[in-house]
Amino acid sequence: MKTRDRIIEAAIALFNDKGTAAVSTNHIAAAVGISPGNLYYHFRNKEDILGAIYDQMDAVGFGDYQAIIAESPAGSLEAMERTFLMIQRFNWRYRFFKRELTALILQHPQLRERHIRTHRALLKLVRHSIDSSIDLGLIRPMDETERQLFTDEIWLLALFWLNYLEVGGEEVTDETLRRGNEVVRQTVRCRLTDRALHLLATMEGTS
Amino acid sequence: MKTRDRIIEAAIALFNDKGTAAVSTNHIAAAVGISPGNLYYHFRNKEDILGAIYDQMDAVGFGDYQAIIAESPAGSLEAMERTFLMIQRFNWRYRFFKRELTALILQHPQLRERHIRTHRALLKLVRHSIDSSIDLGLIRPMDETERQLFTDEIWLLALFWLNYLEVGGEEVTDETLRRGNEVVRQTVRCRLTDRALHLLATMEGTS
DNA sequence: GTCTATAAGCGGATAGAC
DNA sequence: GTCTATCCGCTTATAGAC
Repeated sequence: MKTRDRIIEAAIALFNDKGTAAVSTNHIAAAVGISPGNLYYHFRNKEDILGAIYDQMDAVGFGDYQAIIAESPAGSLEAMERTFLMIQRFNWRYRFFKRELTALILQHPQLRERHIRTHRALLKLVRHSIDSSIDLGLIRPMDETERQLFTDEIWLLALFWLNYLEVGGEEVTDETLRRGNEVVRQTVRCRLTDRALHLLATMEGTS
Repeated sequence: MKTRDRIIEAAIALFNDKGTAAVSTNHIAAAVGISPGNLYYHFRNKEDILGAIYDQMDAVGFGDYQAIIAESPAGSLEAMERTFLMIQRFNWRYRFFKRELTALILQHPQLRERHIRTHRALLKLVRHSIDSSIDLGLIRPMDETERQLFTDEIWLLALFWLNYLEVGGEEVTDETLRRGNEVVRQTVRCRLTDRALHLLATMEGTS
């Protein structure tokens, strides 16, 4: 593994463990087992490392989503559930980022712009999934306003479930992550068509 | 205003503006117009200031909720909406705290314990409201599991709506805060009884 | 690419005068 | 209660040898 990548991995681990504020470039260098000067050969400063981590997040998140869509059609209940769990795992891997997100984008305007662009693109994806589900006759018809609000709700739940667990002092485990999925499932369920409910009952009966 | 309180107010303003990491005790002292030494006469350190702010938050939050319950019965749709908006205003006043919450409780175990206790107490209040609404025949009957999940959902939405706006690059205004209320209203609505829906239609017709 | 050495500055915190 | 002065330690960042 290249030194540059080892620095990135060490930074992610330390940030997750202690928070970005408590981690200096010296700590990162020590964790990698290199000198502080060497770290500055690879990165201009801490912000630069953060940027590189964000690059990685972009690539990983995009790749994971593509993998899901390749197997389950967008708008299917299955894709929705798998995407939710993928996002939870993603948020856990980069948990420092979600924890400090609002503070980080306050201090790094460039990161802020990048992040907002990504956020809006993903919001459109969610909206598109919901539209598809309605077109497929799985979700009851909704007018424009309802769709917007429902999109915000689903996206908020997916983004903040992990945070919610943490601020409530609950451990993050497979079980508590699944509970987040249950919350989403329940809120989707009460908007399903009779046909979808029937489909679901059949699925649950067989599994 | 006592010096101690001026320090607290200045700290809140600076933390909201720049984030806790970027604000030193020197900055706070300068903002108040006192010497660094004087600040240390009133507080042992930065963490101590944070604790004092948390005391204030506890008192303010509790007071505001009491004021609402004194006017609207717990479990009524009205109390739910007023509480939601109260929480949004509260989160905005102490927005640095919500932004950095997970990071802050990671670094300050004492704060973590306090916060989790408060969180659980409030969660019980939400649950109690929902139970009341069901008893009143406003919300459709639910079994234990459904009630838990619904409680988590409502509480998560109330806690993180402000964060959601910020990470999406949306300005926090009366209008965007109200949109959060609309999200909650919509998710409550699809669990209302026919009688409640009828009541609501009458209310909306008259307003 | 990697190291050592080091400059410059900041933040936290205390002592002691008033 | 408030100030001035000051110390220590840490962090960032760079220069220059290997």
